[in-house]
Amino acid sequence: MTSSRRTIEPLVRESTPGIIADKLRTAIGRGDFKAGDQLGEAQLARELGISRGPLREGMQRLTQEGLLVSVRNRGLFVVEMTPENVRDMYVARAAIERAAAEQIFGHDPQDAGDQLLAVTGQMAQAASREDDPKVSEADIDFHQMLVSLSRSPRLVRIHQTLLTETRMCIHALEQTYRHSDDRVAEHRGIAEAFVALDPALTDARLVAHMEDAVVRLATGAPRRTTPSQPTPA
Amino acid sequence: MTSSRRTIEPLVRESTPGIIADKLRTAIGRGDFKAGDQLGEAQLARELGISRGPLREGMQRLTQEGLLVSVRNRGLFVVEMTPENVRDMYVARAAIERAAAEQIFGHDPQDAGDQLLAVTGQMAQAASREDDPKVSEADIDFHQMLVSLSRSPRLVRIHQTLLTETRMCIHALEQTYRHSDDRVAEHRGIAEAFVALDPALTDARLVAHMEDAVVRLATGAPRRTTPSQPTPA
DNA sequence: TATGGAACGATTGTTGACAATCCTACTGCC
DNA sequence: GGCAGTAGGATTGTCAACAATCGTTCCATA
Repeated sequence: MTSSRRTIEPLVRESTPGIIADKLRTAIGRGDFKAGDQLGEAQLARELGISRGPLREGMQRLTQEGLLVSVRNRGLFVVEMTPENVRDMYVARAAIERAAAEQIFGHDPQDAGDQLLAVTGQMAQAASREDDPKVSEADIDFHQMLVSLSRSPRLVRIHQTLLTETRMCIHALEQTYRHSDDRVAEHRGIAEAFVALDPALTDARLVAHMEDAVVRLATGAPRRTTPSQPTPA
Repeated sequence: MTSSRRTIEPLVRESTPGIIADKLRTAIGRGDFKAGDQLGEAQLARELGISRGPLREGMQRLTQEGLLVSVRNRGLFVVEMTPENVRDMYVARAAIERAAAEQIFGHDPQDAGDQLLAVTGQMAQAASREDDPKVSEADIDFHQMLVSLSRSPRLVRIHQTLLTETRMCIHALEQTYRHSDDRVAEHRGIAEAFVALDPALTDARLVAHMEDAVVRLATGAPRRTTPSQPTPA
């Protein structure tokens, strides 16, 4: 979808479990599965047109990521998004994105800032149309690009998981953002800090941005949405 | 092994793929599999006394972690430890451990410092006996405890992978440390910074510690140990 | 001698079936 | 009426067999 069109298939495809994992990750981020939902193997395998074997292998990847939790002889469930869970998620996000920013300052912060500003522009455009989903999409893109610009495979891989969880939150608590304008301003501030070649300012604004988000989300969703997940005694 | 003995088994065991993944992780960290080695399914399954199905599920977890790399229709291989790979690994480690330290300062840095000093004591003891493996073990324990004290499940999970990779490096390049005494001193310095309730000092010493390690390892292993891993044209 | 091609062996990828476990609903008994 | 016990259905856990692919080796040919 996102990559440029090819005339021929690459010689070696990605492994099947990897493709399955991607599909599941996208589905969870899109809100097709809500927090606490069980992922029935038989039905999912039918829908994907594959056997249960490769599906289970793909699901194990998401379990390792922490997106799914395993209950023996019961199945796999989408992780619950409790307030402390959200808080921990942003601890991890801050760790990764701050490190990414630091790496960027070791490469080409000017160029990075420009690219981030471009995304901010799209976000502003969507905000002017009051198209909240598109604003959220640009929000995700911004942070994804930020980490991508760090050129660190590990940071990117870890961040991918955290972004999926972020998408989950966005879909679970629709539009808890106060104003799209503030949202745009915060992101633009971060991008401009790169252009200004000011690592300390960038770091401070990133921390503030994360702090804002965790306060908004953790207080916005104090009660669990669905009591479907079994809680062991 | 590490946990206290139980008289009865817990009601719900950990999932089988999780156990398999743990065993493989330990084996890789112990050096049973070297960088670039292929993990043959049939033989491994025989050795573990299980079928290929659960084994493959467990291996997918390590693939998601980045410890194994998948080559379609060829199998799974232990990740190569190139210099840039080592560098990236320490970028990620620094990100996680610095964030962990920051979290600790939000909890009980005094107590954390004490606990870390205890580990440092064991390290010094091993160093006085010139027992390098034990020193390395204490080194790993130190960082594992550091992240554990952050009380962040995500940081702990991510860090677990990075520590396995660190163990790989330790086994691949035996004893590249200049002097065990310096090693002890560096760790003690970090622990003391916690006791001194000085976040900035702690952060600075953590960064310096990581910097030291990456320089030592990345320059110590410029050439790949085994040319066994197939490189796509 | 060097090169192209085919057959072989071994390993991975995938599937369907069987065994074990859990949850639910029903029945009988106190 | 409430509760222990039990049968049923459904889902997960595990396995062995089949299909597909890859690397190697050998042979024929220019």
